[in-house]
Amino acid sequence: MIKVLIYEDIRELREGLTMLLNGSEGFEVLAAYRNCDNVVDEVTGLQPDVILMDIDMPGTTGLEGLKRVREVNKVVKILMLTVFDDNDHVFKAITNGANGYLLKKTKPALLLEYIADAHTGGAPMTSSIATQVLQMFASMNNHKKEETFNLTERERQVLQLLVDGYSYKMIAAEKFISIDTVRSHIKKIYEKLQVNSKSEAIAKAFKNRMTEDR
Amino acid sequence: MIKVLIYEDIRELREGLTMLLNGSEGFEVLAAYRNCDNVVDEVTGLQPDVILMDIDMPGTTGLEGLKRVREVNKVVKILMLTVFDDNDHVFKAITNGANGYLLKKTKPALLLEYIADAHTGGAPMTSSIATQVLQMFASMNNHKKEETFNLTERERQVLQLLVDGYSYKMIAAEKFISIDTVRSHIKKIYEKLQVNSKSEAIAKAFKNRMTEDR
DNA sequence: TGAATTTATACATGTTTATGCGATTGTCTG
DNA sequence: CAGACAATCGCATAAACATGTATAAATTCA
Repeated sequence: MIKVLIYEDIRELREGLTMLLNGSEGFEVLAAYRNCDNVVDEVTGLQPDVILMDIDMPGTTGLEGLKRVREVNKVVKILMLTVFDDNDHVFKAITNGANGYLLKKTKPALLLEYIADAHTGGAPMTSSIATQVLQMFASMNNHKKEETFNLTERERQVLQLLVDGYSYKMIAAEKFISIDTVRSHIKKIYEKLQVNSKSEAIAKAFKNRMTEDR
Repeated sequence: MIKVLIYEDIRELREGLTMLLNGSEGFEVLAAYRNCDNVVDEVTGLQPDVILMDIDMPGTTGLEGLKRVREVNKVVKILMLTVFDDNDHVFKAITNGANGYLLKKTKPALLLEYIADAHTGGAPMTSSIATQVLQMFASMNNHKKEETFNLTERERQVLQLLVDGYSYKMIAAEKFISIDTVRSHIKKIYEKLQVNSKSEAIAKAFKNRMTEDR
């Protein structure tokens, strides 16, 4: 039996969801609230398995409710409900520990499946939401491609050491070369990166993710 | 009619998928290959709507195939198939532009739905995969919270300018303070960050995402 | 109100960087 | 083979930085 808590400000929808779940095998609605002003107390008191949380609620918003619950309970599964597949909301919900993100227009049968899914550790998402998540993800990481600035292997090594906070002297010792050689490499690196100080080179290296993040 | 191209090294599965799709209303398999050694030619020649791509293939791997296709075609939908919900593969597939990621054990009926879904712009994912994606996403972004190192407002400003490549002199001019004041601020910053050079401070600022990425 | 913190300034000394001009050796390629 | 490039080393100089020690007004907060 999956114990569910519902937060939804629209009465029809709230009651509809309650009836749907209570009328389905394996689901039980512990309570349904019109806002999440007391969400922490309610969750700790009732100990639900899954929470359906509307995002767009007056007063304490669903995102705020999500945060509050997560502060005291990391295991309860929280599914966000919304009418819009709004990019910003999706992002915030995910980074705040939501387990899934569903559009309200999801069909009842699917909804039940999604809830069960979340309960067993899945992360159900309406596919339009998933698309957004993938795009965000891809855009974040595509950052790091290309732009090697035609550095030679040796230059890359030297730059890496610079980024790691080594002085010329230390680089020389590390690589068994003279400090003058280090200088000449670094001069070349500056040319290629089009900078003229260690700081700028390091900043550029980080911005272009050219270095080994340790 | 959704035109599908299949890449799968296991004959039974390849033929099974072909039969399933050809026997279903609205789907047509253009071809099914055992490897993606010639994937670019095949895709440009046949112009499919959706590609089912096995990840674990001998020879040219599915990830490699994905990359090659994406170099010449940004619109065709590519669904990755795999037996394992391996973290690393999922990550690479996503950042290389896959539209969805399915486990091979997905039921036939669902598979058809997923393909149609991808065709209309969705990003179908087995929910266990989705869970991983969300976790990766959350962990990436939680990076940037906290760890302000108790820098004062002024110190933060100075650090920001350092990161932007300003010299002491330039910072002094920018902030209308003397260079000696800049020195003392920076000395304090080093103490708090527990570093002892500009380079290390900058690196630490980037690693902790304390600065404004411009 | 009084103590602590932040912000500001000053001076001195030694270290590190940035940059210029050269020069030698080996490798690769047209 | 000649020319391009990578990697190495040397020397010189001016600028920038790191660090220590001191002082003091302004602000914050218990």
